[in-house]
Amino acid sequence: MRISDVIEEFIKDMLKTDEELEIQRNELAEHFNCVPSQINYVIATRFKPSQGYYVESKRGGGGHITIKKINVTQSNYLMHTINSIGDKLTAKEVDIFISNFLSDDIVTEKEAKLLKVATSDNVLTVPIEIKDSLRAKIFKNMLINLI
Amino acid sequence: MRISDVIEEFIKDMLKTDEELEIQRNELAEHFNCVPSQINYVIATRFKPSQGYYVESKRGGGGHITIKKINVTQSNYLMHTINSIGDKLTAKEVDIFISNFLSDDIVTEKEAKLLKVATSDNVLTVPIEIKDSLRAKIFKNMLINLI
DNA sequence: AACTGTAGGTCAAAGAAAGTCAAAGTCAAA
DNA sequence: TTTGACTTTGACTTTCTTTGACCTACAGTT
Repeated sequence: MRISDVIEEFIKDMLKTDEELEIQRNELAEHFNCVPSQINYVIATRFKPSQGYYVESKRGGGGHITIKKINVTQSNYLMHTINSIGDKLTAKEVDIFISNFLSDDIVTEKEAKLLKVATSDNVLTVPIEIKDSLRAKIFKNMLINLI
Repeated sequence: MRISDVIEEFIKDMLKTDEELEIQRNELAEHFNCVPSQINYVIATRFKPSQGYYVESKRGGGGHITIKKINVTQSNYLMHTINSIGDKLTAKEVDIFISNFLSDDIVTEKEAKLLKVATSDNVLTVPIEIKDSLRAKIFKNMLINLI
């Protein structure tokens, strides 16, 4: 088994108990007896966002790498919502979506406000024939950006 | 945990009870067993105006450093921005606003994305004559909701 | 006004970690 | 047996922190 696979498994094991893991790159490299940049390689190839992970780091004294497992529920939920929306959308329907998002903790209060105001009747001053389709377009595109 | 982080936390803890904190640089350095200039470093990196703090100091006998928390920054900033926007707004101008918001920590990454996508040319499929005015309206209304 | 002690300010060098990238190695499939 | 995808390695880079020598400002005394 390759050392990269071993490190990958080690990290994934840790993530089983904790949602979030903070590691010291050099320390981990020492532990597996490999060069530090090997850790970067493992992260780059096995912990990509597309694989459901979010990674951030800090250099310098006290530096570290934090690996988080992305909450898939939220992205699934939003995906499902986006797919369920057709070409048109009323302000009332938006309200219902948003209040569901909030009660299910899918978005923050501020994000909810942004969604609501950007699709509100008052703001969307366009001919009535295109209003609901413009609203659908804006709303769906905003949701995509929340994933 | 680095000593800088410890000092940062200590100061923020103090600021939880009091809006304003007066410290003695040398005394604090003594307390944390570090060089006095470390205190300057912590203040310079963690208590910047863009992070919502206002710092003033006095040298010589009875000298001290005063740190204040300022909560108005964000709303003032946004208010000012909203007032500076006229009836029309291009996508390019929005980009500039958003990148300033981000570097000044006025909005989160997600909020920035929402602002951008809801006002983007691709999403605003309306006649060109009304596009920039609709964009201005949406953008300003979204900003109001971030305050 | 000049002197002196007390405090805070500045800045650059040294130290600590993580990031990048390309060269070299491995191995299985064609 | 050649190719190409995936791995390993290490030299070099960038970012953040710690430290200390030296500078500046204020207050009380002479």
